[in-house]
Amino acid sequence: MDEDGLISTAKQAADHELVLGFGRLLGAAGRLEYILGRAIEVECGISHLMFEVLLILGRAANDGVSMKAIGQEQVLTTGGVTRLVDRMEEAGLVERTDDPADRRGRLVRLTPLGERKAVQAARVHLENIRRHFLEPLPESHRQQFMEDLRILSHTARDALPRLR
Amino acid sequence: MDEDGLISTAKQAADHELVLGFGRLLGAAGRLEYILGRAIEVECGISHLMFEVLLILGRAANDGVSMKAIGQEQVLTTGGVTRLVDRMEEAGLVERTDDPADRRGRLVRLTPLGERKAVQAARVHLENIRRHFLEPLPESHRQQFMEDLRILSHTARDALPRLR
DNA sequence: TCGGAATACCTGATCAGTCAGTTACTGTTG
DNA sequence: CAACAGTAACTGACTGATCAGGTATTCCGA
Repeated sequence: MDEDGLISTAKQAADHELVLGFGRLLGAAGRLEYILGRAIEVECGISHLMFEVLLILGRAANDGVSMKAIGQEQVLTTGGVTRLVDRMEEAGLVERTDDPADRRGRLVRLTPLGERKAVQAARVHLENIRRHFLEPLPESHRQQFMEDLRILSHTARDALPRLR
Repeated sequence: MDEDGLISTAKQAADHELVLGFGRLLGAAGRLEYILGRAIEVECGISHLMFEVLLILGRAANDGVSMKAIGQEQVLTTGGVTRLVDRMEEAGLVERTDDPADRRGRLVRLTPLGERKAVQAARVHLENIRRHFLEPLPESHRQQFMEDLRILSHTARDALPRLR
């Protein structure tokens, strides 16, 4: 019946300790992301996924970005992208056009309203990153922390599971 | 009409640069968390929220934890907790009992199956943390990075929005 | 150049969360 | 101790994602 539970052996106890420690760290990463996402939602009235799309489109300037590419930048299935862009189009933030180079594809582009929203949300976001990610850390750690996050962003990109 | 777009002034250009940089970092945190969460789901057959509940309950040993407390540890409304625990109960991972000290409350406790699942998932999780968070960083950075994450986990806790 | 595999997007069904409101109980205060 | 505010958990309606499958188009090799 295993009534001794999770820490019934020394080996398990050691694992348990480690996981609890790391569990909190993961929780930290998750909560920080959650806080930043919520802030965008509350202060700018768009979801955090919409915000990320605005950033992606802003980076591409006025070339337009395919649905596919948006799905790959984010962690979102193609169906998810379709619906997300649907809502953004309804909200007047983006517009879709046929891709002249591939008649299956569609290109997504910022509207002027979308651009303004991107700038506004970016400002809010930046401020929140400063407050929640940077200021709590000792001055001397900040640079290295950001550098490490940058490294991890690349491994994360490679490790991303393929979504349909 | 603002056809110049996101980078139409020098001020905006500077902001844009900053946001894109930080945007990637946020994305990194998000993606790492996502990867870890997906791994648990794929390899252990439980959602990442279930896993966090298992950890919380494991930490409390066999005292039982109130729904309220679970909701506060995680970022989840009370309705969300009710439904999450419903599913976990259905899956045989936890059991609910009335709280003898407060007849409004219920206490949630691990079942033996839940304990085994917690240990299994924790092992998977630990391995993934090592691979995705630690190994990519230079040896000399790892300690400080973990320390910084620990600091941030505390500010994150304080900054959490109150969910009903 | 024809036919099948791959690709880009969309859609119906479902799932897991939020939100707002309800019920049952507790704690407080006049 | 009666009234009433506050609290813990639950629920119906809704939202925004996934998944699986569909259609139109493109790519590629025999």
